[in-house]
Amino acid sequence: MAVKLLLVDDDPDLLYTLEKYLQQAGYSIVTANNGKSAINIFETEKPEAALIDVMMPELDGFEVVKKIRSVSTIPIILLTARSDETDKIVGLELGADDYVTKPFSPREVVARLKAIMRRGTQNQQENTSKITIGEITADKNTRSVMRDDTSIQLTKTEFDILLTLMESPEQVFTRDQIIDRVLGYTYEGFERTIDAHVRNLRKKIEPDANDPVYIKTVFGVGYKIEPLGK
Amino acid sequence: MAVKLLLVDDDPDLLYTLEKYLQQAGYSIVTANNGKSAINIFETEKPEAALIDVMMPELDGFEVVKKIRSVSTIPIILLTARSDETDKIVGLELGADDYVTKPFSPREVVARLKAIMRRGTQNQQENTSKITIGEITADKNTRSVMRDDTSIQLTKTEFDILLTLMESPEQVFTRDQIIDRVLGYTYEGFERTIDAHVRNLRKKIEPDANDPVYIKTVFGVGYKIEPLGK
DNA sequence: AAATATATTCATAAATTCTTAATATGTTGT
DNA sequence: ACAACATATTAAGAATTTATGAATATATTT
Repeated sequence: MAVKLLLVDDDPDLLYTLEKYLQQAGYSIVTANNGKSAINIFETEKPEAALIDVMMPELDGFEVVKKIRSVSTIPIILLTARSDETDKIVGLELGADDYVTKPFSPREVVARLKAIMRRGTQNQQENTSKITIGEITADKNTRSVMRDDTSIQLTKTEFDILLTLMESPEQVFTRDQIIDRVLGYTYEGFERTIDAHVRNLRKKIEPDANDPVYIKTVFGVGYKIEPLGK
Repeated sequence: MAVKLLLVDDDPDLLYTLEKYLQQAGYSIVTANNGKSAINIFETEKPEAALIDVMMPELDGFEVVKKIRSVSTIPIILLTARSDETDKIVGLELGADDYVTKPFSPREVVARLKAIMRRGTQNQQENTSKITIGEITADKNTRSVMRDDTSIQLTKTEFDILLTLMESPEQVFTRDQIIDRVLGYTYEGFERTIDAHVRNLRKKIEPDANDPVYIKTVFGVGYKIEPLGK
């Protein structure tokens, strides 16, 4: 359930760089290299936010913003090459939520994007900060895990695997899926590594690691977590 | 007691008019007619809010805002003569809370001032200006830190990092998140710089910097601060 | 402009975690 | 029950991450 972003720029290099970086940051990306197709893709893909270049042949970024704003309130960030501030203002008045001036670092774009998205979903984040299954409670913000009332120390990878499973109880994840979410899609290692992590996880969270009640093996497929620890 | 305002403008007529009106409205006023003296007066008089003209010879309004913002969070309103919107945006990004464009009515200035002050005091009531964790107390307003009863001198960056962590105890912050909040979106340097700041912070606030009880490292993720110094 | 303070980077040491390989154990379909 | 294959387990060293002191750069003050 990665957040889907629409990325619009007529510079293929920049488009590619930014796409890779944003994917790395956990977003799912759809791209367009001109205003017309941007609007088409917006309509069919229904992205949750958009990054749009101002300077494009034919239909420019402002037009795209105007068009999108006429039917949607998703966060929009303008990418502008001109340092000429006028563009920024006009863009903001058109309904863009923010802008970044080229050259910008992908880091900055992600940071601004997060800031804007946070505004909209602040309350939701509070609610989903803690997940409990059986006697196990995981807290996303503090990255802490408790069994009953005793705290359990997990490594980064262990925590991320546990969280992945707990966020969708009963759903089976293949090792591949777990790797994509936890180790990133650039991971080059073996699938079997996940087994080792799961082993260590079980040792830490299961009453009896040899007869797990939480993290279940789905033979031939992968792992899942059971609600209620049944 | 009346709220003390700092009023900065190089136009003596406007300065006089506005001063009279604001006094009438119940404020106590200190004035400056250029940026340099504005900063001096700010330091000696410690006003609770500031109205600052953008266009001034030598040290302009933006510089004054930057200077004040580096040590204080008092409400600042910019007075701008140009209708050119550029100033507004830039000013706001520098840390001004609002702006009014000349010609403006004194009524409008007071209205905006009240609105901003209301926001400010509301927040102060909700989250106190002082935060205490274990023996460490940080004061947002004075930007001072005490351990037990002895004052600790922190640099701006050190203080901002500490405050970020203390405002959400137990929550883990990645170096990226710390950079966004403390150094800004546009920071271009290395993440590792945060390590150096944390080390210096620990040397100053931890009983034993080699075995920190306050600022904990979350391996592979970032840093957090523990309540109670547990 | 010198002196001082702060911020950043760099190189290397130290700590922690991840990965892998080898072997053992378990599961499935026939 | 057997072959074929999938998962579990262990521990060592590979790899990554953090800590640290020192060097350098930048900013501020005197």
